Amino acid sequence: MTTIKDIAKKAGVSISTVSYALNGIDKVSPKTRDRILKIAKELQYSKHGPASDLRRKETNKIVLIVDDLSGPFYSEVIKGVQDVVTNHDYDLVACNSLRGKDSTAFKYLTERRSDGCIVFAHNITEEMIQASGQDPIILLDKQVEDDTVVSIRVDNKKGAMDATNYLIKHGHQKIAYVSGPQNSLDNQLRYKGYCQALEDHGIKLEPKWVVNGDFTTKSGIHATNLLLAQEDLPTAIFYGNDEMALGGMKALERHSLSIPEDVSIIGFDDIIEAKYVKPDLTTIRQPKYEMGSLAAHLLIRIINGEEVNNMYSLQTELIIRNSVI
Amino acid sequence: MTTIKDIAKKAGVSISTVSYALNGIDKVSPKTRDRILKIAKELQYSKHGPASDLRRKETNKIVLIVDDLSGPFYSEVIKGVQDVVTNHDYDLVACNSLRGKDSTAFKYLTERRSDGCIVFAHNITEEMIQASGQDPIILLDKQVEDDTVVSIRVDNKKGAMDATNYLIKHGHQKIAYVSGPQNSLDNQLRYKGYCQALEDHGIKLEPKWVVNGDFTTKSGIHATNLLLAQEDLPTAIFYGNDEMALGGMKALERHSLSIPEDVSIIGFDDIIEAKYVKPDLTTIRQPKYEMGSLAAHLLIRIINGEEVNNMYSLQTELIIRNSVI
DNA sequence: TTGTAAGCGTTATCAG
DNA sequence: CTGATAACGCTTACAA
Repeated sequence: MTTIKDIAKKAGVSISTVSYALNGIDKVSPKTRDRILKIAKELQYSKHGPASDLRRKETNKIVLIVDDLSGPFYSEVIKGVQDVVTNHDYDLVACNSLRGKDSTAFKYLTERRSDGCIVFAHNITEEMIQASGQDPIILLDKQVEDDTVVSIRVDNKKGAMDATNYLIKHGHQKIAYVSGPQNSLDNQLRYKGYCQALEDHGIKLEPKWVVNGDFTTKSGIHATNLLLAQEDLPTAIFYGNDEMALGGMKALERHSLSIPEDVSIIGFDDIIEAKYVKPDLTTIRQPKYEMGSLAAHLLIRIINGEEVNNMYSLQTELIIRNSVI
Repeated sequence: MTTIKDIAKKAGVSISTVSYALNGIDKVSPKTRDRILKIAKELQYSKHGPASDLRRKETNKIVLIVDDLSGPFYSEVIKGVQDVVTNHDYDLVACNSLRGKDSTAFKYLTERRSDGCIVFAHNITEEMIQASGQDPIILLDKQVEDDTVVSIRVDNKKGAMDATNYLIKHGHQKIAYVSGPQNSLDNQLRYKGYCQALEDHGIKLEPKWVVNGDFTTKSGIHATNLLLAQEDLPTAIFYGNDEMALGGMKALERHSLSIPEDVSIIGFDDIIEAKYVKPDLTTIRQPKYEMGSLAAHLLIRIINGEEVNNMYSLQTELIIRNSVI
């Protein structure tokens, strides 16, 4: 591996001159600069990133943390982030938080490897955020009391109310809720919206119709089976997210129940698959791309020293398709 | 930001002692170690990653480079990589190569920020790989003559032959090919497979039925429109990948042509959407998860000093659904 | 225009 | 067991 020292030696100049030449700092004569650049190419030089990061105070990097890099939900969020970050000449690196405190994500949060961080991960807890020391952080699914942290919230409660009201409007009274993980604020708010809508219409909440999942397709199957195992079937099911709704569709199909004739279902998120399944899924759209791009915008503004609010809110939208009747 | 120096001062010990304590090196008495650890916690210490990377020779990181972090195709590959890397206690970071030589990807390739690299990106050229200096590299879509590089290939030609033969078996003689980008080796091989299958059956290749796309949905629409604009419509279309096939479906629908009655179509990749569209898409499955996990396995073996071949081959599989008749 | 030299925060090699 | 101290490769005052 060749270093600026090697180049300096070969060019017969000092390492600072090499550094200036390499970084295009206008302090070195065109002649020596060209010579240095040529030698650098010959020697296949390329700078050692960590050394540079150590010395400079900025890394020019933004890191995006998500639960799971391979999930379908994040794809659009990533796109939003990616577009903005790339436009501003920052580098984007993504990592997952699969193993919580032992995850790559947490290391990136604490090890000062970036100029700012966008976090969209349920298993990065409030304490981890607080403990990180990472300076500008944009949070996409939770809220933390800390003035170095900016939260972008989607009005989950309102979205869940819209979903539930839509079912009620269609004459449903027996409405189940398949919940996401308890530690997800998103899920808590969706549940609240569901309860609120029922209450607004004088419908009593039936605990047996609130079953737990964890936002995965598999848990959607389990939860639906649980619902089916009880003698009294609801006429409509509100799934805490689309992935669980997809699981629910499988489970219902296996029991030869047809959607929406036998049971209506509605989801949350509007993931790509939602419009492809049969019947296509009525759901609450989250503005995923907008979340990503807003997050990136804000982060870059903060890095550039601008002031921004510490809380932004985005709205959901009811997407009517054919899984409710 | 607190450093080991701060801890050393507060604990009244030397920085080396702090370092030993922090890294769990058995050289310091339990008593002082505990004291140091306690102070570290008080001071909210966390190590500076780049400084550590600079000093050590290893980074414990693996970087995954893909064209576009948000693409649907990569999701499963990422999953494969992620599972293996995480199991081996390495950190995975992902970045995109959207801007080629100016991309984050290329920087990660050259700046010695990882112990190894998995590249699955069309716009990272052979020269860039050669120039990178990055040591173990696993290549997922191209082959490069270089003994520090290992290639994993999917038998694209065979897959394309299977696709074309399947169409021929169904009585088609007028078969179009919608091509991916010319610089993609995958695409070149698929095209070859298409030509070969035609030749094997004594069917003459019609240049007017070979139209160009670039693997995006949009280009699938354009290419299909081009095909439609010509007076003589093929009875079947083989799309170089599923995303273009999805575009093709849209274009055909807009022209009130039904699939597969009016025209049969077949894709390549078997992306998630393929089984959800209507009609569901007959296609050639790429072993995406396997590609990712094999890549990660090999990389880690190389890092651990093991010898591996410099070329691995995986097979495709014809997935029969309902877009061909 | 170029060179000297002082760090950046760690880790690792020596001595004590 | 603990402490000096020299790197690692780079950037950047400051001096020449």
